[in-house]
Amino acid sequence: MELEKITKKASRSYDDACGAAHALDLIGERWALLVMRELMLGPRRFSDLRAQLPGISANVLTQRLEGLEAAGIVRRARLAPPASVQVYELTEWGLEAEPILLHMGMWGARSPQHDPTLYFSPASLMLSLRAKFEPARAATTDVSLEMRFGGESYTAAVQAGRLTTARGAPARADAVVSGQPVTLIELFYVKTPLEVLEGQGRLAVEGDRGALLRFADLWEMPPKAG
Amino acid sequence: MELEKITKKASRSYDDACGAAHALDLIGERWALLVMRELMLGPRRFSDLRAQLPGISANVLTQRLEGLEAAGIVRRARLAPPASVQVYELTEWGLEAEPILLHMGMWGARSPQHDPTLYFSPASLMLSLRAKFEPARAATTDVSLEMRFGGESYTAAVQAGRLTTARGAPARADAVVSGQPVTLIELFYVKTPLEVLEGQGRLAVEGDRGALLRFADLWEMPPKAG
DNA sequence: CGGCATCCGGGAAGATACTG
DNA sequence: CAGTATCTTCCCGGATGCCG
Repeated sequence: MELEKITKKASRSYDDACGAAHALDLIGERWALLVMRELMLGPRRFSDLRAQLPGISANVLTQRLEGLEAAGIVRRARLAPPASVQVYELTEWGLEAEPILLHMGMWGARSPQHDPTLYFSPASLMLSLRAKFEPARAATTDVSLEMRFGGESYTAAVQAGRLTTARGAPARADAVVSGQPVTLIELFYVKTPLEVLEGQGRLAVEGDRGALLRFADLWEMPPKAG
Repeated sequence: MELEKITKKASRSYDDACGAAHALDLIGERWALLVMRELMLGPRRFSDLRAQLPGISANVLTQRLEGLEAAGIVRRARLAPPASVQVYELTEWGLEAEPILLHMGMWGARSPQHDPTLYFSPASLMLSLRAKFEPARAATTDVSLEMRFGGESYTAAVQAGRLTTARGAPARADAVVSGQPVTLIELFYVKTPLEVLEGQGRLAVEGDRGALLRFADLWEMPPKAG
């Protein structure tokens, strides 16, 4: 009776040597991959993660961060003084999980049941750009954008067939666009005309509007499955 | 009171437009991705799936198959008479989830906590070969292998820098190797000498042993993370 | 025997409240 | 702001039983 408790393995494992099964042991719990998604563009503090992940509760976020830290995927860091706050960041190996997220995103977006009008986080937008970027299509494009989402700036730039996406404003921006991430999805993928989005007050553009349109031309919606 | 039950969304969703989040709504439940793994090499019947997934219970397998079928990832089929048994197979879109599994496998196998001595299914072995195949390294190799795992044959062949992996025996095999999948992992990745594995009675080879060794030379263990 | 439906116990997830 | 404590709900895993 007592022995059963001791023998019982700590936290359900698949006990499968397959690399994918072990990955699921580490990141297969609910919310884990979405926490990693939010960390893909750089360190985040606890409450920022909570804000970007509507629906997660504080105790679950605590548990996931603990688990990811124990697995060597996430590490705690402290920003340099004077802003010496604690943040969570992906380790190098954690960052290398990005292809999993990108392939999942491309595959999941093709589901017949996928609803692209729900909440969309800035990190999701930036990762979707990375996932669907086609270098050949962008060979002759040269654009640098600043995207502002509720006070936070992001960079999306294309030069010499290469895409740069990052948190923070670019050194030089051809255009600055403000709105919600989901609205940029509409512009880039659904191909809603820019004037319509501006007319609805959902998007504001400063600078070179042509640059924004050339950037938008680089993306398109993948075909639905089935 | 009654309304709450009706309004309550069917089975917890992330309510997130991110493609990866939606993918997790569909295949993020426990065992779902491993069921798909076992279907990646072709249709399987219920009890074969159970046998290849030690630890899954019948009711959970039923639920996962129902969920995957409702999502358009799996479909039921009936084999041609006289063997008119019901099998489960991936839809075309379900098959396209393979890159997710391959990247997860490569990433998970680099975990410091990964234990490659646990159970290993034939499907996992074949998918790991697909994941880690390097065409440049195999440009001049020409090998066709039959692998026998407990009465079931699999094909692994390399020709003109291309890898073919499938369930079923090849038309022509340079060598036929019998054993457990995990033993081939030792031969291909851990680089345990063939004579040792044979001496331990864990592997039996018929035909051209040099062909098996040339094939083994095409793979190597990726470096651990951290 | 294959393919489920049903019931039960334990544990993880979700919601809310609370604290340093 | 960054979590902890508590309570409830739901899912997972195991056992049993039904039925073609």
